[in-house]
Amino acid sequence: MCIQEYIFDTSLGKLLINGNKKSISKITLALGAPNKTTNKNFLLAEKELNLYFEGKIKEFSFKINIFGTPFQLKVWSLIKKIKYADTSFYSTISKKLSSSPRAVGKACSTNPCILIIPCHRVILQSGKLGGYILGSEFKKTLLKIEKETANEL
DNA sequence: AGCAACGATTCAT
DNA sequence: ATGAATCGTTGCT
Repeated sequence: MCIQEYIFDTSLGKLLINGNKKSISKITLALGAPNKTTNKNFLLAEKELNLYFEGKIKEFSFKINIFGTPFQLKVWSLIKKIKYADTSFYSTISKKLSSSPRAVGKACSTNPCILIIPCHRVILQSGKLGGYILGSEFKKTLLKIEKETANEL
C-alpha cells in the first residue's frame, strides 16, 4: 500500500523506481544512493531493465500504473505501440490525436516511466533526434542499442 | 474563469 | 536561418 522507492545501478547509470507492492508508477534516473528492497516487482524490473540495456530483451513484463491528464494518457498509449528499434515522429502522433507536435513533445517530457513508455523512439520529422528527459545523448544511446540488437531477438 | 507564457515541433519565408 | 503557427499545461489574476 505505501509508496516505496528503490535505487539500483545499471550500465547506463543509477535508476530510481517507485510504486507499491502491485505496480510501478515511476522510473527515472536516480540522484541518491542505491538501497535494498524485498519488493518482488522492483527486483523483476531491475532484472529486466538490465537485460534491456544489454540488448537481450525488448519488452517488459512488470506491471505499471501511471497517472496523467487524458491527453497525456492518449499520447503515452500511442507511444507504447512503437516497436523496438522503430521510430515515430512527434507530428505523426499529433495528427492521430488532432493535436500539435509541440503538445506531443510536452506530453513526452512528462513521461513518468522512461523505457516502458518508449518516448526515446519519438523523433523530429526532420530526422533529428529532438529532446529527451535525460539528454539527447541518452536518447541516442538507447536507439543505438535497439538498432544494433533488433535482429538478434 | 480567463489569459499569458512556455515547450522534447513544424512550416513558410 | 529566422519567424509564425500550434495546442496542452501551468501559473498567474
